[in-house]
Amino acid sequence: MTAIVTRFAPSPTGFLHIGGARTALFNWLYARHHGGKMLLRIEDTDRQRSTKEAIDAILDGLSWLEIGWDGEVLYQFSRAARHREVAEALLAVGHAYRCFATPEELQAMREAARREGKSFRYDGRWRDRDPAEAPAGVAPAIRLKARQDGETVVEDLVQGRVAWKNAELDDLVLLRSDGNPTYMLSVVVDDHDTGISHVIRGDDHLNNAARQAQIYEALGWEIPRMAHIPLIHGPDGSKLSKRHGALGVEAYRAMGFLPAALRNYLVRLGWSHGDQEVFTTEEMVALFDLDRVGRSAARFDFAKLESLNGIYLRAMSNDEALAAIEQLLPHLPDGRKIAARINNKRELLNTAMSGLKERAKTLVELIDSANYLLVDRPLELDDKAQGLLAPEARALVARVIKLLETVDPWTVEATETAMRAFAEREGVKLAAVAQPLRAALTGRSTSPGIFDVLTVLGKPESLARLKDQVGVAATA
RNA sequence: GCACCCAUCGUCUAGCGGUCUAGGACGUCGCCCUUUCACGGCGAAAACACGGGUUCGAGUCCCGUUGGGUGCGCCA
Repeated sequence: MTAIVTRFAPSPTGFLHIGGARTALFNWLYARHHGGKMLLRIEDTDRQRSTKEAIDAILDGLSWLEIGWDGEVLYQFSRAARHREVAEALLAVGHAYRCFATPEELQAMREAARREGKSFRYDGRWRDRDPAEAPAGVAPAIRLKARQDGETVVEDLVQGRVAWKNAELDDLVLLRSDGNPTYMLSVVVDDHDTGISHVIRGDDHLNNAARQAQIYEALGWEIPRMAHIPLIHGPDGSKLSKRHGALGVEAYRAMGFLPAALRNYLVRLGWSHGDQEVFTTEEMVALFDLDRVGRSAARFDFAKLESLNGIYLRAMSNDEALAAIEQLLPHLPDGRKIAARINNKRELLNTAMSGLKERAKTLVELIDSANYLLVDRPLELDDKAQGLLAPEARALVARVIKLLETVDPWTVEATETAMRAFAEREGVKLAAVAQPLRAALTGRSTSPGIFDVLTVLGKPESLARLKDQVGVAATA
């Protein structure tokens, strides 16, 4: 068995989207599982559309997802000379030829094909023609002289045996008339030269696999094992477009998802291990293999991602959760402001974190739920909180303040004992007093347990917030 | 249009000829817990696209239909 080498080869024409992220993950897991390597290759041969920003976004996205690659990043364009050399070599041995067809001629062929209801295929008009007949002033492209009989077969690790009649395939361009290599050629040469053993990519490349197989054959090179994994669709089943859901991974970060949760969600799209839903990274590496990858496309489901994210959030320690929040802050629109507020309240946040974590699905929700710890008095009440503090409720709060003032020590147990006794004395349910208190203390209708809130806030702050709501001047 | 791929609950999936009156998870609904919201626990509704074969026996194999997807550039 040769060494396992996979690669993730995105083109830098946009951000790292969710499908690309999963492809990277599968490549990474496969390599790690088999003790091999995963290379990163930026396919930047389209000089018009490749951008530095896209490259940065891809690198940043992979780093955030904690998907590492081996060795240096390979920029495909830097290898153009080598690609040209291979094309020339193919020309020299007669497996390729110069094609002088003009863009206009090609366009005419395309239109003719459309009119006849056939798919476009280059008609091979220069395949056997003497280059001496070349029209003056036309720079030729180099095309592969592909076999026209028989079939091209790809034994795909995921899709199984896939065959195309060679008559369906035309002579693809290897080298453009401007001397630059095409994607088809570059991929084959780079995969070969870097010793790629397994090509794992989206099944939108399945048809390309046939063309590439032809190039390998012409070159006499061994074809790497292929694995075309199914695509991820939008929630409505159609192609993941920018309209709905085709977000860059940085968008998922900004939504407050954890990299580990996203990896876990992604690995279960197309791959399974019995009924297991939650996997540590170590388990994924140990368990992942291509034979458990399915062949049908999956739809992206935010609800499930959120659920998983909640599981990961709850499993974190308070310190980890706080660290995750602080790492996220720079990526949030108002992160600076929040960071400043958190700064001197880290201790407080940490204490409250146990109760907060339990209730949040994302880091954004977690931050939002911690808001009551970060704001200054007097609190702004949201509508529901406002509703909870009707006049009678305020009167109740006024009465409970007196009682609370006597509580000492200020602990969960002591405040609970006091308040339960109070509710009984008043002849009301605990909820009747707890809810107005919650509203006054947090400005909202939901929060962690009220006794926890009381304790986290501390006696002076708690009493002050309560007094704010009954119109009694706080004695700060 | 042509080529290729796909097809189990709303969604992700288990199922690799008999153990399937089809299992799990998310979501939905109900109940319990309960100071709110979550968490947790219990329970319910919910699927083998359709039609032919093959076989003693098909969700599982084959063919077709339908539906969906991808590709069809001197883009990647």
